[in-house]
Amino acid sequence: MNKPHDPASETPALSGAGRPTLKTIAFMTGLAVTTVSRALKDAPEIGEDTRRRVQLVARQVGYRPNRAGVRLRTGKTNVISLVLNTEEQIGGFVSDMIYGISEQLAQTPYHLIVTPYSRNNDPLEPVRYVVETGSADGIIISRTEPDDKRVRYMIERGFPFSAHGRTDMGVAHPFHDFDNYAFAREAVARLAALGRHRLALLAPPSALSYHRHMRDGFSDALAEHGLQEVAFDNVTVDHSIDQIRARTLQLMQRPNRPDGIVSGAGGATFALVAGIEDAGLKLGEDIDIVSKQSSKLLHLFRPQLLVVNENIRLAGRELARSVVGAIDGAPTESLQSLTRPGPVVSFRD
Amino acid sequence: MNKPHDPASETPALSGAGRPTLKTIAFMTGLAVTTVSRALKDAPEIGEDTRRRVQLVARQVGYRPNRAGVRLRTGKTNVISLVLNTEEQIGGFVSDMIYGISEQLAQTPYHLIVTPYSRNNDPLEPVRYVVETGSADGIIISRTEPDDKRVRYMIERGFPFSAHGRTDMGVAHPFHDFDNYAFAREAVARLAALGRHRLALLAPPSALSYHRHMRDGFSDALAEHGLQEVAFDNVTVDHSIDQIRARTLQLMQRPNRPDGIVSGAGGATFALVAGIEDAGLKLGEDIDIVSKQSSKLLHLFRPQLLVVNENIRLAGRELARSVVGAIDGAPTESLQSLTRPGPVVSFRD
DNA sequence: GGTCGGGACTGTAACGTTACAGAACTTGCC
DNA sequence: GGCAAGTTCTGTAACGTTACAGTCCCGACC
Repeated sequence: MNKPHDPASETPALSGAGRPTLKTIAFMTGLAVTTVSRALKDAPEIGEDTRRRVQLVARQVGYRPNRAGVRLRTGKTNVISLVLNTEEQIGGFVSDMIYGISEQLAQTPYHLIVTPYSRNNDPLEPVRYVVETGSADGIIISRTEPDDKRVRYMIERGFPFSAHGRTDMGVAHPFHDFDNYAFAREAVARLAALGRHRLALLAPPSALSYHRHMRDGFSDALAEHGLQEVAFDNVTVDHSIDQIRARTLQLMQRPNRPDGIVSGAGGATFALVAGIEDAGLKLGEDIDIVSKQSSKLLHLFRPQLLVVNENIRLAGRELARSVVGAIDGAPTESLQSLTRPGPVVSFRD
Repeated sequence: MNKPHDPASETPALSGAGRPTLKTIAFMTGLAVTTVSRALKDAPEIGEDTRRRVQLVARQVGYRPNRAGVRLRTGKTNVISLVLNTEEQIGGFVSDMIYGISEQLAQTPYHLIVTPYSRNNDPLEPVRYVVETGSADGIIISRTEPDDKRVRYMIERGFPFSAHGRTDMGVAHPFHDFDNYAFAREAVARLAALGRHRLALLAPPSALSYHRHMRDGFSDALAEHGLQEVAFDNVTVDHSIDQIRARTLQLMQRPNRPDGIVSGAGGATFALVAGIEDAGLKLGEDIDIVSKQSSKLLHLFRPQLLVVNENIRLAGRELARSVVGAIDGAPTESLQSLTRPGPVVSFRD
């Protein structure tokens, strides 16, 4: 009795109504569990007909690898973690992001898990949690900063990720970004073409990478067209409706108020317009606005608004593609993408 | 050599820099792995000081149970699956839903995974996938139907879930719902108070449970106040902006158009108003609208709109609470909740 | 006719956890 | 002094998978 071999445990493969495992298929085909495992993943040293036989049976019984088994043995989780700030946002575009990611991951074995954090917590914390506990194979982060400690942390540890937004840290890493520099330039160009002279920018928070991009595009285009900037930097697209509205009103009551505004987010534009109208000014007459939007609502809100669409669902798809590539070890350059803004869309007349 | 005991494998507990396991703690405390396991979950047959010693060491080394190990052994995944329709929606409130769920789950060991499906696929499919593969301990579904096959499927299999919306199948099950009956009643009451007589309802799709609720509230209140209904049933809140807008225009050009509308969704109200204005009518004069909203944007859109707020983040929290309760086997009655609508809010003057 | 090589499979162990059966030791009781 | 009954710990096996080391058999080669 040197082999602790319990004959009763030989055949439970077919007894329980539970879902089939490798053991089930091994029993049905008369092969060893190992052989079945290898046959299913097209390993080289398996006979051609054995492979086909195993794969046929597996399909017939609806075999699906047990994720916990694989994960325990190999460490591979087949999970992508989307790390999200759960703070209230005006025109939350997170749904579309999630739809896009899901869409892309649907063709892969990956599941999407949402890992939240709130603003008062350290943004690094959820990332550290995922990396330390190995609860995902890759991470998608957003609200990327020029010098982003999450990015640094993951690069140091060689943990696959993709960032929604670029960094300025002198290291290449996977990302997807919207070209906010080009957006701001085109927005300014449009306002210039409309004969506007004094422009303000409702920008993203200065901590985020795309603040610089948008601001640089704005400044460069101002210089190019010989226009003047009206400072509007006590407020960002992340502020509350009431704050944006109130500070816009203040701005509009100043002696040389702007006659054109570039807005970095569709949600904020609602509050922006409210503030402008509070000041008794008329959109399209006293002032023009070019705004980014990720919904389709702005032109219903005020047809005078000039709009550039940002497709967040597409961003989600790109980010998913990118992080999966990072997991597979694809070259970093192939995991970077930048979406050029579409044209400035008008719904006047 | 009857025991295949490899002495070299005795001490790797402290060698690798990998994260600590039960083995690590067992080695450090000099106890058996089993003892450590039981000490950590406050099992009865563990000495008081042993328990404290183990828990101290575990905290010191930052022990976190390996999810794959637990899952493989016990079948418990510590995962909640949110099953989502990923179709484009006008004012997508899914972000808030996810934030709410995350918020609630943050205090638990549960992770949130998003399981998508598209409208052309069977809504039962993702549910079946999760149940069959055991990839979650509980499911949250939305877009609940009066006779919902997903609900039936999960009840039959005794799989824990909670539904955003009630059913009408004669079985009790966990749910959270907004009281759309009360909403419609109060909306009509307000319009009646404003002297409106001919009302239309922009309702949810008739397949969904809350269609009936809203419609019944609408009808009952009409009767109560002696008002007349103007049919508006070739369109729902799920239709596209263009469709709602076009059909609203048609409606408004009919000889006895409505002078009051109840709208079941904030996003749809944008398109609704556009259609009304296309017809040359003026909000607050020719017609009044009471709309539900889950964002804060409607009163910026048109201050004449009368609004009832629906807190989706709260719904998320309730659903998470409910599904976790279902997993823990709490009595079904304690897992059902209904949010009463707040007051009709006006931003006129 | 033996040996070598390779093709095709099998067996064992391990990932980290927990259920279950046991073992060692103490205490109390007759 | 012996035995039953705790009390507190240990050992083994198993969940499903895969890495790795065999094993077996066949044909080729010298």
